[in-house]
Amino acid sequence: MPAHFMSNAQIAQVFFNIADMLEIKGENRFRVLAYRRAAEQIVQHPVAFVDLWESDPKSLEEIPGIGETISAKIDELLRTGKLQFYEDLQLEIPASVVALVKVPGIGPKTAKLLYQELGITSLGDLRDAAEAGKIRSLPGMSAKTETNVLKGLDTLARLSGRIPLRLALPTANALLEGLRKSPLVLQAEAAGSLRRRRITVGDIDLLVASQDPVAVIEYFTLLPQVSQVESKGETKTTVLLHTGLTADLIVLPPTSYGALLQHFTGSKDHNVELRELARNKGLSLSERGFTDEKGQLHPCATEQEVYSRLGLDFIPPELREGRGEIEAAAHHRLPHLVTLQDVRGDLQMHSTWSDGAKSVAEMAQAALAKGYAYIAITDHSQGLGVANGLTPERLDAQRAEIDALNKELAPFRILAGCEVDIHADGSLDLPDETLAKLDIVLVSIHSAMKQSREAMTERVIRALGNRHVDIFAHPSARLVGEREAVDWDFPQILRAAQQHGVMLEMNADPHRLDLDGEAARLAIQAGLTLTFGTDAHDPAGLDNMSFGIDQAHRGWVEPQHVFNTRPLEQILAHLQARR
DNA sequence: GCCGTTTTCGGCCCGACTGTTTTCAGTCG
Repeated sequence: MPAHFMSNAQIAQVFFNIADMLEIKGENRFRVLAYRRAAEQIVQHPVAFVDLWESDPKSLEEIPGIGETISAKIDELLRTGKLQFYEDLQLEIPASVVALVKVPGIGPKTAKLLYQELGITSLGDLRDAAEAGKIRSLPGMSAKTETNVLKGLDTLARLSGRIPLRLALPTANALLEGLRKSPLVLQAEAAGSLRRRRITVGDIDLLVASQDPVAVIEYFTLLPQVSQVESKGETKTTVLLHTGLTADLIVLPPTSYGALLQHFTGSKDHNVELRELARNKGLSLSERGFTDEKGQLHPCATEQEVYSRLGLDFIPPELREGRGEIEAAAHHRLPHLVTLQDVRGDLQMHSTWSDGAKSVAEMAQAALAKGYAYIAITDHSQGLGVANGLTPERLDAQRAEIDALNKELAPFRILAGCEVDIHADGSLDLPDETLAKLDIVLVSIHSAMKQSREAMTERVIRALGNRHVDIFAHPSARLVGEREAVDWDFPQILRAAQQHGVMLEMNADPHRLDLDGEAARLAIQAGLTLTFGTDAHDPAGLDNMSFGIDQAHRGWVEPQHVFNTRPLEQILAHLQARR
């Protein structure tokens, strides 16, 4: 049966819309919740549903939150390209009405009211009605509601899209620094998706332990970064920053700080699972702690207390995505995550030979200062003209320079490598005899990124089949917040890499983070070895390794899954055996 | 609509803030 290709995000969008429409209709809230949970499962699933469905349509039902009904709807979508149930719903609730609930402050009830009473079906209608003062005539609405609707429309326009981690982190750190200057602040941390180190974050969640929450909130709203106070209560406030980001601050006494930190680190899925577990034990879990059946509160000062009370090992924040970590923690089977200290060398960086800012010697000195035992210099290949890519002849000349440096710096070792372009047809940008002379060969995609799924998959498989290739670098070619990942059949790519003994890079450049944690987890499950590379173009870039480690944590990666946690002799033995 | 080492039926996570309303619904995270 022919598949109508849809990405997971596209499929999920259908179910998010269905959930919104059912909610606007006033359907049973748990039915609505079920559709929304299914949509969330779909959008965050690391493998394309099309691929799962093609191999076995029934396999979809094994995914939590997806049962018989929703699985059948996905089947219809992928088989026919449409969904009758969804089309019928759209006759009742125009799709454009669904857009109204995206406006902060407007939920399904208000959207329904606006649609039924005023015939509002678009954001444009909404703005017109608010500006014309028509909304105040509705029950429960006032002139103030109209002001808030207009503010909500502005916020929506400004906040469409998440913020890359690399931008959110410094903002959060600056706010924390400001908070910690107050003697009222006993503890302060950033939580939310930022603490889980997601690649992008929606807003900044800050938590504080203090005996005087009201005063801390007042102090916070007066920090110089704050441009506008959106809401302000006795324990929490939401502010708009001059940078355009939104920040939430929640303040509780130190006795509850652990529960607070746990609660607002999330993820939502993780917390839902955790609270279900608590319920099964006759407890209710909130951001203040556990409440027992007698209604007695047992606050938690540390996160450890929250987990141990539930019989769980401590779960690192990066793992808290509701993907099996709670079960693993219950059975003492959490991974022993790789750390920055485990990494013995950096396997991707550039020098002035191509588009780097510093010489090979300067990069090597910087790496030595970081305590590394080895690095790979991996300048671009000739085809990447804009980056001053290297020809076979220039690679020979660079090799001479590297050999000389190695004599000088021993036992530190510089591997002579290259980041070789994969052409659109899957051939490589340098001849085999040149590749054979290198210590280490990385391949990557820098062009023709819009190829069809089939073409891209074939292209990469062909490239990985070249016996000189050691590492597939920044595999998806995504740039966070700027460029989508290439489209391909990832499970097939993993099989090809496995078959040819090619390793996949976890590129630690915060613009890339590629593989990301989710993909890395799939890769190690497929039996692949990973490598860390910062892709540094100057010595400061070497510091980005921690971004890669964060993603590795999200991928449940342990030291033995990573090539460059091994000592130099083992690295060399492996590479030489492939030459 | 989904799900089950207490359930195949009867549950389904919890609390703060806002605004309009005089005790609470809607929204959000």
